[in-house]
Amino acid sequence: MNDTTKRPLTLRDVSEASGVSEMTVSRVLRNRGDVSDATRKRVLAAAKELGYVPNQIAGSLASQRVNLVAVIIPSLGNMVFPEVLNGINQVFDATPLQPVVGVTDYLPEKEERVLYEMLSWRPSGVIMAGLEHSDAARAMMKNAGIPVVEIMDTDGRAVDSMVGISHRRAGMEMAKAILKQGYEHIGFLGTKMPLDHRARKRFEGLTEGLGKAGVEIEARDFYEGGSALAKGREMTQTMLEKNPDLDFLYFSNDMIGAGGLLYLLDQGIDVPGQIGLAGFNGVELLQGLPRQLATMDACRLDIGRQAAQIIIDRNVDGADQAPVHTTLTPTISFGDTLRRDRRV
Amino acid sequence: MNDTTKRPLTLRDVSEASGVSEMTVSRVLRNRGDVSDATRKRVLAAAKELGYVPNQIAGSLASQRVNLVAVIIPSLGNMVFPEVLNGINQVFDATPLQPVVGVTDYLPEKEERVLYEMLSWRPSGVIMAGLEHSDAARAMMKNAGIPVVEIMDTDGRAVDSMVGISHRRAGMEMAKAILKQGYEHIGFLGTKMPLDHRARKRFEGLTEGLGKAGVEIEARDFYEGGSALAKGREMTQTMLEKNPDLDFLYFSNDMIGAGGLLYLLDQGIDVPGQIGLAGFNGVELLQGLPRQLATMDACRLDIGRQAAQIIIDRNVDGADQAPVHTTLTPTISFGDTLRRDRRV
DNA sequence: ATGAAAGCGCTAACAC
DNA sequence: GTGTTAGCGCTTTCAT
Repeated sequence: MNDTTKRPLTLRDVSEASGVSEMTVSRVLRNRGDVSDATRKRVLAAAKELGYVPNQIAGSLASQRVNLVAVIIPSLGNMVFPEVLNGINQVFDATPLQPVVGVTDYLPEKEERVLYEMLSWRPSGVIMAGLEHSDAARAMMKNAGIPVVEIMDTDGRAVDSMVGISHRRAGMEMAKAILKQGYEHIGFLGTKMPLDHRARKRFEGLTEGLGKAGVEIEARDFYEGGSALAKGREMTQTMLEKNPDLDFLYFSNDMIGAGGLLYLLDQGIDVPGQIGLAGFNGVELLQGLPRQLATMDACRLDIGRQAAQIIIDRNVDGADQAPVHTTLTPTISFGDTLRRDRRV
Repeated sequence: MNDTTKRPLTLRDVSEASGVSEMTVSRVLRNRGDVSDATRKRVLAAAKELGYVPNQIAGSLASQRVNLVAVIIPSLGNMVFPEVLNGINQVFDATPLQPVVGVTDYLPEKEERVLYEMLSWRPSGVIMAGLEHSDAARAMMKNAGIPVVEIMDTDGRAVDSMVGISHRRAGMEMAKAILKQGYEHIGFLGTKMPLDHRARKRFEGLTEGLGKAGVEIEARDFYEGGSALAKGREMTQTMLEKNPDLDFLYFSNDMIGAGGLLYLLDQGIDVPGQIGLAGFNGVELLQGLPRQLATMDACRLDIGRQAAQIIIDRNVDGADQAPVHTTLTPTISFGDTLRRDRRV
């Protein structure tokens, strides 16, 4: 166990300690090319003995290859994104590629900064949440000369590849399901729009889906900050007091939906008889509530997996393949808060 | 907007486009040294026009400085860690330092691999969750020649600096509070131990605190995997069926505690009169439940902040200062599930 | 205020 | 199977 020396160890140190050329040491450490078993052992022993850790900065500069993949997402607090990351990790675990996560807090300027920072490490790919970006960000991704996958959402134009679901479609499907069950007076509760394009698209999809049947959203409310569960409670109360005729509430995420559900149960209101509810995401976290909230799976794990796979493929095949555009189909789960059987 | 060229742009390209030497271009781009306003503008214009993104790999190799800080945590799904990351981000946002997150899934071997990977990028510091590590990992941190801060937990020996709370102490404080309120038949529900040292320490602290008063834990159960809320429900039901005399349940985290709470409310059991409950963490997420679960704040944001600050300080002062060891004091919140007033 | 030369620690390419 | 040479794209240092 070397110590005292402040200077980090280099290949040369291992070379000298083992009496083998730097080049051969390098080969051993990377399992490249033929090295005799004897020297291999000597090198490995010396490296371990010294506690040598290779310098990837130098290595990457020399080889012009970086095993990093930039993953840029709006938030870690959202539950959605950690699961996407799990999918990405699962796939990259079998490869030398390493995801590096950057967080934008839903701010376009921060997204731009984070992207710039990450590109300056010359990663082997970019996985970016969403399709809405500043012109500068889009230009950077276009000119980076590496595979780019935009994830989560497919309602829009991608710079390169994309994998996700149509949130507009998701909203429309939910509209269909709601109408089919005979609900007619619908309220929407969500996050403040400008920050979250996917929630906005679900809202638009819902509006459109209802509109085709001549139904209009009768009330809407948007929150910002705070505990989603508590906000769901408050907003639901407020909305129902103002609009006692509502018979269905669509929430832009499961957490506020759960808050709404808890409020209605407290009030002894019949769910889904008197009022139906639905959220979005299929958050596993919420299994265990008194009733299961109707929701729609966002295919998070799968999105992560496929995005990672695209990065891998394009690093192999060369980047001049046609971009991959994949739209997954979320499944609706009725839970206990959306009637299943009523005929129209 | 340059395109078509697959080769990434270099300083030289900007130099040629602006008719200024590479060196001066470099100075402009980093705001270093004196550059006349005229040339600065020309360079900036050329760089923007071309869409040049500096190569930090080359830059870091040359300058022997890397603005990356390795942050190694067990999981992103845990709610606890994203908030620590927020604290870290808040502090680093005012500096050129960039956190890079690695996830270990609570596996020592993976922790070792992740650490090795990150050290090979020669970061300016390491922030590592927990005090329990493999010998190899500890050796790497010791020999890396950079500031290391172990976070979350202070019950043990740190490689260098540490910031956290005493989970053993937290368990003992909870024991005191429980006894003071007159509860005497206590059950513990937690995660499988070997994976989570901090939960284990809280359990040991609780046991010890109760033991001093001659009280023993009468039932315990540990879960693995699945939705914590649902598990909390099931485990609570099972435990109370087997041990109907219990009058207090201590949960190793707020999510299973919330599951237990929901179950008890369903059953119409008087909380905290007949049975008291407490969890751990102070998860904001849960505000909005019918009752507020008693819990203990783990000082997550503060831990992240202070850890980041230590890394900054040590990168300035030189690393030969004495290590910082900070133990924060978590505050207990009684919520609605732990009696406040009953005398012993 | 600007430029020229050297070199950071490693690997690609080519000898042997 | 192993060693030698050159150079990755920057920054440091020193000269002007």
